[in-house]
Amino acid sequence: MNVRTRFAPSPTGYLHVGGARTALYSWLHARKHGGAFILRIEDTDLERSTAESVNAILEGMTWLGLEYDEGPFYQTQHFERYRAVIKHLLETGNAYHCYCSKERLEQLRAGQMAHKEKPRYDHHCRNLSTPPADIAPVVRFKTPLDGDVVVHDQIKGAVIFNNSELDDLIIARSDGTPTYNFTVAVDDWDMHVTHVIRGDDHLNNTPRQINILQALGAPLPLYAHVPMILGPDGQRLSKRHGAVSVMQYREDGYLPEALLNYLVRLGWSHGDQEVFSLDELIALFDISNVNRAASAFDPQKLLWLNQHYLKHSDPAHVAHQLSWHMGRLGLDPTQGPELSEVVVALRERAKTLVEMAQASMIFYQDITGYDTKAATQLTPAILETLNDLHAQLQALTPWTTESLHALVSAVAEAHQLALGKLAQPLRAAVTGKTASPPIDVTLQLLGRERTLQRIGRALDYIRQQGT
RNA sequence: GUCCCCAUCGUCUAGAGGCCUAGGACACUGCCCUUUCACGGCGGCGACAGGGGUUCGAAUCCCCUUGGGGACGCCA
Repeated sequence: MNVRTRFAPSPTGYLHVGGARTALYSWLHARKHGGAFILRIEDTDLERSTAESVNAILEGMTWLGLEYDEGPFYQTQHFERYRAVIKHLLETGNAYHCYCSKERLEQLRAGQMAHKEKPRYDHHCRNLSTPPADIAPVVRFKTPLDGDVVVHDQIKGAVIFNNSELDDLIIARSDGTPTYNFTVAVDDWDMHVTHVIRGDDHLNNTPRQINILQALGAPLPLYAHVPMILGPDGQRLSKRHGAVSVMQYREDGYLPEALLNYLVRLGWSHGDQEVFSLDELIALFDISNVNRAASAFDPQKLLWLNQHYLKHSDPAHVAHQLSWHMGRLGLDPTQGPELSEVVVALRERAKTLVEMAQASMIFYQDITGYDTKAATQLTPAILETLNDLHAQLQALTPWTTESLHALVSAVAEAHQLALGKLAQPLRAAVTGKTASPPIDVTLQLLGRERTLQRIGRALDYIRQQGT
C-alpha cells in the first residue's frame, strides 16, 4: 500500500505549535514509508477563512521545512464534486433535506441540556412527506439509528461509538455550501489518503466520517489521533501562554530544527534519546508509539534544545540564520569579523539567535558607553597597565588569540596583577560590559583598530574621572 | 449534563508482570573547572493519583473513585 498522509488546517489563523506537531508527525509518517504528504486547506467556512491565514500557514510550513508532495489543495475548489456527492447521497436515501429553523434547533438543544441529555437533532425532517415551499433547507446525513462504529485508532486503540450518540449532522448549509465532516470524508477518499493523522479533538468526528465513507462505499483510511498540547499550566494552549504561533518562534530566535526536535519529543520518545536529526526521526519515528496522554508545553526545554542546536550546528548555518536577526537590529554583518567566527565565540552564552544578535553588536557597531558595572572597572588604578597594554598592542604581530593571550598575560604579570585583574577592566573598556567571550577571543575578533580605539577611549574616560 | 479520551518526578518521558530500593532529559540545587559570563564535568532534590481485585509477584492486567482534557454549531 502506498502511504499517503495529509495535513488539513483551516485558514482561520496562524500555524500554531499543535498544528505544527501534527503536521510533523504526518510528514514523518509519509517520509518513513516513502509515501506522499499532502497539504489541504480546509476553507469551506467562507466567513472565517482568509488569504492571510493561508499565507501564514504556508510560511510556517516552509520555515519548518515540512515540504509537501501534493497541494496545497483548497476545498473551495472542490465544490462541484461535493455537490455531486450530496446529490448522490440524497438520491440513495442516505441524506435528506431539513427545514428546521435555527430557532427550533436552539430550543431543542436547550431542552435537551435541561434534561441532562446530550444535545442532538431529533430527526424531525427525516421522513417529511410535504416539505415547506418557501424555506431553503439544509442537507442532513442519515446516520444509522443503531449499531456501533468502531474506530481502530493507531494511537488510542479501538474506540467504540454508539450511533445513537451521533446525530444526523448537516452536510450542506442552506446556502448549499458543504460542511466539514462531509468534505473531509470526500477529500480523504478522493485523495486516496491512507493515514489520517490529526489532533484528538477530532476523535469524536471520526465515527461520523466513517459513516459517510461507508454510505459512499468508500474504503476507510487508518486513523491516528494525537493528543493535544497544553500550556505549561496544563490548560488549553492559548495566546496567554506566550508564543503559540510557529512564526513567533522564528522571531524569538529559535532554529526550526530545535522547534521540530522539541515538538517531536512532546508525546513521542525513543528510549532516552533527546536529540534527533531529521534522518534519525524518519528512521525511528513510529506513529503507533505516540503517547495517548496530552502533554504540557515547556518553553524552558525548548530553550535548552535551541542552545544545543546553536552549539552543535555548522557555524555557517547558524551565521546565516543569525544575519536575519542582526538585520532586524540594524546591524550589518559585513561591518566586522567573519560571522561564523562570531557564532563560535557567542554560542555558548546565547540561548536564542536574538540574544546572539544582541551580543554580536559589539563587533559590528561602535559601543556607546559603559554599563554601570563595567564603568566601575575603569578606575585610575588600572590606568597605567591599560596604557602599557595599549602601547604594546600597537606592535603586536600576528593578531591571534594565542599572541593576544600571551601579551595580556605578560602585561598583567609585569604589573604584578592576576590575569583577571587586567582582563576585567580590559573587557569593560572594549565591550562596555562585564561579560563577553574570553578576552583574547574578543580582542581577536574586534581587530587591532577597534581594540586600540576603544582602549584609547577608556583611557580618556579614566583620566576625566581623575580631574 | 451526555459521550469520548487520558493519568509515572514541577515538566517531557523510559517502563509492555519479576531486570524497579522506578532510569534519562529540562528546570531547581551543591561541588569542580574558570580571566568575566557562559559552556562543561560530577553529585543532590524529586514520581508510579486513591481504593479494590487478578497473580507466587503489579508502575505494568481488570474494576471503581478522583482528577485532567476533548466533543456535543448551517466552525473546522
